[in-house]
Amino acid sequence: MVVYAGQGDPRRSIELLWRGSAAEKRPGPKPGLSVDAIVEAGIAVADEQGMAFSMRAVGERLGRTAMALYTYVPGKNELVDLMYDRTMAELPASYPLDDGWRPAVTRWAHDMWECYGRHPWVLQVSQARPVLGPHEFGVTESLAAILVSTGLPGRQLRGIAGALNYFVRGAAQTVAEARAASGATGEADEEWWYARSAVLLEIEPDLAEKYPALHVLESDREPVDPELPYLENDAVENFRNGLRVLLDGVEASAAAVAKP
Amino acid sequence: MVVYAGQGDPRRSIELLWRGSAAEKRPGPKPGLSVDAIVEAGIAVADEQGMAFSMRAVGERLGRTAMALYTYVPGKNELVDLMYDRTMAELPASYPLDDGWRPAVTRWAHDMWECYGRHPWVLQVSQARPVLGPHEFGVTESLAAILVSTGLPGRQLRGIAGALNYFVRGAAQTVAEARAASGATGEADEEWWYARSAVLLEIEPDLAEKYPALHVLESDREPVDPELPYLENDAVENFRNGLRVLLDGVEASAAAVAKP
DNA sequence: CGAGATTACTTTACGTCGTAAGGAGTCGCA
DNA sequence: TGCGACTCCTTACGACGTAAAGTAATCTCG
Repeated sequence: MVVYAGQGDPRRSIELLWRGSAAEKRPGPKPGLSVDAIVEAGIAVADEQGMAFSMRAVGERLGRTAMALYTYVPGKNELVDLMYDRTMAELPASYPLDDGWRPAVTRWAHDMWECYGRHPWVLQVSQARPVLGPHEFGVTESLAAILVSTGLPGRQLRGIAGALNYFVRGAAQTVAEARAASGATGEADEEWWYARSAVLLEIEPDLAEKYPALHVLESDREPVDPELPYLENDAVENFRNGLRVLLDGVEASAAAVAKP
Repeated sequence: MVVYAGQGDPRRSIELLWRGSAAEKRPGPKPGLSVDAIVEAGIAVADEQGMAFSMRAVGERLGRTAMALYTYVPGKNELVDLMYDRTMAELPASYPLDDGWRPAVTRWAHDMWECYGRHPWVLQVSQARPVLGPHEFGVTESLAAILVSTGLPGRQLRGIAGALNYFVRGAAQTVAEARAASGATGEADEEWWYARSAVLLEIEPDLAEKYPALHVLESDREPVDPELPYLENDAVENFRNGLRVLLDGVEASAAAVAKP
């Protein structure tokens, strides 16, 4: 399930995202739940079950039925938006620029990476029409503030910010999917690959000759951390090396602007 | 729905991906369908409805019930794998290196971008445990062959290939999601943003002061193509500028290796 | 204090999905 | 001729998000 932000009533959605929890006096029974409690339960359930978590599961965790949630939240899409913005609150609002933009961006990327690792379902929230919540703005601002210090013009910075976001999300998604697949099938990466490469070579024996460049790409491999599962190791390595290359590119752009 | 590759019987899945359609003589009624026909129908339906297409819809397009498909294909996951690999066959198997690696990579990225634009559901197929089909290998090989010509070591190339993949997929996904949201809600990007920014400013009037760097990032904007919808324009601009930065980074790495 | 409005939450129900189970009809081969 | 393999169908199950309607609790107002 991919979630598109803010499909419902714009006012209701945005008020939920920005509200201070104003406890007015109202008729009717005392509310046993709250938006905050539901969002928290939603995050807990989604951390375990992924984006395919059910409203029934969230309700159950709070000792209610699924329909009870609809008193507080218009629907699953809006709940996910709230969960998303709450999750973004885990990230720092700003990064020190004492040592320049590069260490700051590196730190930003690592923080994002780790946040995605804790809450992989966040990667399935659409970025196209972003969640217009305070903390989503916050993380975007924190990156923007770093990038502005390069002195590059807005157009370039948008491209760089986009590339950084795509990169971190993509790398994190690979890890998330590898973990999800291991969990769902009970088959570790190594077993998965071993079983399939055996069949593959049996059916297509001249695989190595057909795809020679792939073999070069697979060379020169050593585990970053021998504790990590196969695919995850790959992703961590790719993250580190890829980020370095990306930032080298930013540095080149920044240098070109500094001395025209 | 996110699809994880090859969860079922490895042998069956891989045979389906690599088989030559061997028409043996067998008892029973003549097959009215074929794996190829089903895959083709699946792609057509998914191009219209996205990854949430139903087996019933694919069957209907072929004048059969959903269950008829299960004679040919073990399940939806395997069908998606086949659809994925067939889609990758649209891409060139290799790129000329006459002008060096940079134009070749640029062409590769544009081809991928356009393929994702034609078949956005492909972006929801997990990359962690890749589809082990001939054409998936083919596109990976085509990029690998280009990158190898930089002379960089395998470890670096993996990072670069990963970064390129993440980047292109992320950028394409933004477009795909924007289009899907427009289609599903009937609300164009401009309307969506207009309605929400009005409410946003009403609820949080000092937005501009709270997030100053964001405003710098939003400056210096002019439409790449005035025909394009708002968010799509953004994504195209990000794709071009982001790719340039990324390749600058690759160039820096390559130069560092050339003259140590 | 009692009536009516409003709220919190439940039960039931609908239409969607992937696919398991079983049956009907069709064909190749003994 | 009949057996077994095969294609395709109908039916059914348990999941999902959520609409509709009902019950009970708590407020405000007379």
